[in-house]
Amino acid sequence: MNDLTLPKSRKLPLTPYGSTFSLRLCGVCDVGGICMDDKHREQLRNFDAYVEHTGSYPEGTYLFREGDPLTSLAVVRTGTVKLFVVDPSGAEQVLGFAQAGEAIGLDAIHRERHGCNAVTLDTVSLCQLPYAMLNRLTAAVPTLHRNLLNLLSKHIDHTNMLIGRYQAEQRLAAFLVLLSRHAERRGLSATRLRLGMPRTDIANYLRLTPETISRLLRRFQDQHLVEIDRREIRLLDRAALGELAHCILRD
Amino acid sequence: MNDLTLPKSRKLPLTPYGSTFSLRLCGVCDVGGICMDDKHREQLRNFDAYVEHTGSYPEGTYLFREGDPLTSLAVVRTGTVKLFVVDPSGAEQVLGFAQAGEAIGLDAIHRERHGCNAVTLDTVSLCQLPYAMLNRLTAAVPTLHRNLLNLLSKHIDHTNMLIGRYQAEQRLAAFLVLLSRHAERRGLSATRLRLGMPRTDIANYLRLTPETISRLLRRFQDQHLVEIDRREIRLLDRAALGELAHCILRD
DNA sequence: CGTTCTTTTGATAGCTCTCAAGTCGCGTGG
DNA sequence: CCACGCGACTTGAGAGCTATCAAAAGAACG
Repeated sequence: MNDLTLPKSRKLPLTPYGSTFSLRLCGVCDVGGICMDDKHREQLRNFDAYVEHTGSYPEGTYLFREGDPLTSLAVVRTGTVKLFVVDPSGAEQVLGFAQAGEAIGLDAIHRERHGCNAVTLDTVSLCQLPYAMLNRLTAAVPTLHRNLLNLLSKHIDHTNMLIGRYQAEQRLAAFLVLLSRHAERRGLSATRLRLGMPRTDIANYLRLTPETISRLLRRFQDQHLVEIDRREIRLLDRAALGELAHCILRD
Repeated sequence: MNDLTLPKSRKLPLTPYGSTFSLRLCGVCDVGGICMDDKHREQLRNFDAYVEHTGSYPEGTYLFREGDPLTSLAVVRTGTVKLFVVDPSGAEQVLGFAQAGEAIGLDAIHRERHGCNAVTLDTVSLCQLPYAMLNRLTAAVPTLHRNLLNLLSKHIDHTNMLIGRYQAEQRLAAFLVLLSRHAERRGLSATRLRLGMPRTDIANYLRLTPETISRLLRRFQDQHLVEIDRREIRLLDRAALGELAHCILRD
């Protein structure tokens, strides 16, 4: 991993509040669209707070690193962010991928320092709520705190699903189905997916090896479950994939 | 698993607020001792809220089940609670064990329904904060909300450590070290541990099999790292165990 | 058009599981 | 007090899944 892309604590650039582009996205944002709510926007103004809609970060940008102080709660607007830690032996452990509408940095709240690294896998833009505002905003915007609790709680619920001892096949199927659902919820195609990350990162995230991922994708293709062209994936039989992932997704 | 110990939604008995016994424990409670703080206690009274210090539940009692509405946020006072889900094939997946000072039911917040089952592994007593109070309390007790966020955030941080692809040996070592630290933090012996759960549950939690646990414990014993008598464990060389678990615990 | 990274494919090894049997501890009842 | 039965735990042998190692093919980039 190239860690020289950016100096350690890059100051994130500010851009004027709001844009037609972000308006569309905020409707499906995990934070609950609080930024665009007129009533709340007014309250935010009272605090001199801006939700910063940042411009684009190129691939390989470190948004934060383990140990960095928590400066802002960010939500991915476009692109894919990889969250990972590096264990003492130097091995990378991918904790997850954040895409449009997903918040990053939540695990940093209790220490006010980030517990993992966040790097962009492609061109990424963010919405950011300065962390210093958070406590001040709480009193004025009750729903914000509620939303935060929900986000964290949901995150725990979600990881509970992924920590089980499942087979590689089930893991990968679940991964694909979740990607598909995420795209669907964001108004994109549920069958034509674009993997935002290399096989190595998928493998690491699923606690498998790239070779295993490759072999499984081939098998899925042979079984006419998917059609693969590089990082473009067509889900031919999401039902069957869902069946494979049934024990993980539990639905 | 015997699931007939209690009817499905047992009404938890109320007991008068406070006791000398719980006073000792609240100092190390993960919720931050908010219950016993005189200032906050007064505020709690204003809301007609009682933190219920419940009596003891016998082994095998279901404190809640998956899908149950979230009625109260509970903290374990004494004993061990097993948290687990049951996947569609009927297989149990242990998510964790909660001991003195640890909160249970946090993952239920975003749905207001429990996402897992909680069963007592021995005689257990709890502190409970009725969930209906939570939102009302927030405004009056700012630190409470903060504590909640911290708890959830910490939980995420914690699971991040456990979801990696590690070897059985490292997993078990980490498990023992964490148990030891927990005991130490609670003022108990850091070297003489009592496992509150059977091997099968440890195995399930660590995504291993009881046989593997058994073999590993034997190996640890042969290497003079531990001394085992049934569920009593003496850590003879915590440093060495910590070394084994280094890649997981990262300290 | 070479360099580099990603991905694929094959052969082999290893860790942990599975299956099976046996041991141990403990509560029950004779 | 002892026999019995049950569940928890241990131990052994073999199988299976996935990792590891190795190599080559394929894209991406300048």
